Amino acid sequence: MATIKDIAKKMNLGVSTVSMALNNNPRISQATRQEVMRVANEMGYVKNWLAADLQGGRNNLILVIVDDASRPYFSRFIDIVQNRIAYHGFDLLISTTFNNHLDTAKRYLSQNRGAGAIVFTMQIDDDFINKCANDEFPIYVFGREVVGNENVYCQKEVSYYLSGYLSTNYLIEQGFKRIAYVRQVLSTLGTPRRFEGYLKALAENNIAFDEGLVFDVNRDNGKNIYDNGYMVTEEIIKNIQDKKIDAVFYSNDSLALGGLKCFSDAAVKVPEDISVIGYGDLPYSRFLSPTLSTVGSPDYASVYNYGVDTLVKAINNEDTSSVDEDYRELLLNAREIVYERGSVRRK
Amino acid sequence: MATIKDIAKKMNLGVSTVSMALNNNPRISQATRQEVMRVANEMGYVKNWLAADLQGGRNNLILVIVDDASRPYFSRFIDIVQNRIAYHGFDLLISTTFNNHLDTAKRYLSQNRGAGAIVFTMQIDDDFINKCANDEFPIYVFGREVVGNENVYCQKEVSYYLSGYLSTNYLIEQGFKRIAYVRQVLSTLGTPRRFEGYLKALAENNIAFDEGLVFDVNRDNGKNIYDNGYMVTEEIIKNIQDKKIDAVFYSNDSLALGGLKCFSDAAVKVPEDISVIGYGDLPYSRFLSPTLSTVGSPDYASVYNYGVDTLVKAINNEDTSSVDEDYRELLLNAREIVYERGSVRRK
DNA sequence: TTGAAAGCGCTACCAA
DNA sequence: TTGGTAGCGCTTTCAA
Repeated sequence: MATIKDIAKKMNLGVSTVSMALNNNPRISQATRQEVMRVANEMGYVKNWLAADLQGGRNNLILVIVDDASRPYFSRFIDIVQNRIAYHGFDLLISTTFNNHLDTAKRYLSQNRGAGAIVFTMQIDDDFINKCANDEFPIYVFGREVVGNENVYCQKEVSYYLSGYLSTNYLIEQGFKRIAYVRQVLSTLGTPRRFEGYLKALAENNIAFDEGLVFDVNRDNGKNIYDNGYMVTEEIIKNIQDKKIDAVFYSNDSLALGGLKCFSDAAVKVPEDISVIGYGDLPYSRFLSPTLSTVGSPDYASVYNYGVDTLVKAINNEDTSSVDEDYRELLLNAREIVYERGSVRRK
Repeated sequence: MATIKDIAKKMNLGVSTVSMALNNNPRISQATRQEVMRVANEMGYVKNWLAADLQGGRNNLILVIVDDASRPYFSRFIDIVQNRIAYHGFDLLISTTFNNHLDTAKRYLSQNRGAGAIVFTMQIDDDFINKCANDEFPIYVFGREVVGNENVYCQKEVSYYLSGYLSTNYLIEQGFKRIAYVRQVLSTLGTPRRFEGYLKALAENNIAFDEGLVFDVNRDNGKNIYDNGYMVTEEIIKNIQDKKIDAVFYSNDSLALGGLKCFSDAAVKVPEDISVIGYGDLPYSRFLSPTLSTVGSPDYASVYNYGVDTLVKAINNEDTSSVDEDYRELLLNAREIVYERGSVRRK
């Protein structure tokens, strides 16, 4: 592979001249520059960005670690984040923690492979994140609060618990009292927070919490999320009579999709026999039959963009604290709402 | 950020000693090694992989360029590819070409940002790919055949046309003759190939091709794929009577999902009034109501893995031609089949 | 307008 | 077992 040295030698020029010419430095004459470009092109020269970045002490990669790229939830996240990162002139190195990739992701993080990182998974614990972050490698964490390292940024006062509260409250308003809760373990912290919201809504409405109405989904069984939703729903169906279940709150839309199918197969009519609500407002949720009622934010983009902006500020050693006020307003606009659709009826 | 130089100075050791100790080189005594590790840890040392890679002349990144990471089709692809790439000890740099990211992706490619690249999008044309590939930067292309550069590898004799053929033939076998074809423009080459299969099946069964049965979907309208499926289906519904349409072949499952919803809203019963088949066997397709009949491969993983393996061989300057026989067998096993589900009836 | 040389942080060779 | 030094390919400073 040709290097600038080769070009310099061939043209009887200094390497610095070639370098400058290639970088459109105005100190090099038009004629020389064009000639260098021509020869470089002819020799198939490709700049070695490793060397350039090393020299410059820069590195325009941002590491993004998500749980499972194949879930629509994360797809949306990645799409928005990629846009914003590109807007700031950085590039994206994506790593997942789902299948067997956890080690790779942790390695990346501990190797500081990038100018900074964004972490959106529960598979990597707070301690590890705190250990990896430093002045030159700030980390932004979505979905939970991590404290203890000033180079770790996160969503403060995340209103996730609201979502569980909203859905449950909504179901109660529609007249339901025996609401099953499908909880996914090892998800982002959103899940436990949503569960808190569920409890809170029950308490406020003087409905006794029944442990037997909580159904856990464990994704470590190698099945996909839809199968898991289906399987947990089989359990629910077994208990419908006994426990008088009249509504189900799935902690995400993908689980709910599997659940809808299971109900359909078992001839349990949604929403006539049982009402169903999901969480996350995935792109396909309004195309299902029945359309899936869910809770989501009308403006995920703002929250995600805000995270990227904060990280970029940290990378550039700019002040990150001043934006807290903007953040508050942002959260207000991005506050989650109930999307009323066809899978919940009025009891 | 501490460097090995700093550690060496602090410990009164040579930089090479520190480097070797950090790399577990057996030439360094156990005692020294452990002490170096301890101090490195204490100083918060993080290896600069840019420098290491530059020195070693290596680079363990593989660039993966896909159309739109948010489509399940690509999620599955990325998941499989990531697994295999990790297995070979390489890392993954993902870039998309959908939103406004095309330029970034092309820049990566022309900058040879990695030890090699995998391209799975139609947005980058053959010429560009051929121009970017070279001895030190082989490219593997999925979904189409690119010729003209020995460093560009691709799926030869891709059997995509078969899939259009299979679905159409299947519909004809079930008794349908007026089969609408929903074609997505600017997709991978699979779409045009599938269209050829559609034509072939019609011809073999002596069914005249009717241009009016082809409905194009253009994704450049900013809508998501489900909306596009919905919208094109509105067009189809307008023509059902006139053109006596009795079945629809959507060129991918996501479009079909939008379509199913549209039919449902318009009280057109699937499969009673019209049969629907998709393509790609997405994870959620068997959870829809009705379950979506589709054509897919029982073994995408093999095909994708094979591509990765070939690329890695090329990167390591190993012989890539010898595996052609394995490939043939692989294609045989991965041959696409019809998944008969609920959205097609027997006429 | 051009070029020599230093140096980014690391590894590897060869010498001690 | 340890260390000095060259050099990966590039950019940048300073001098010519």
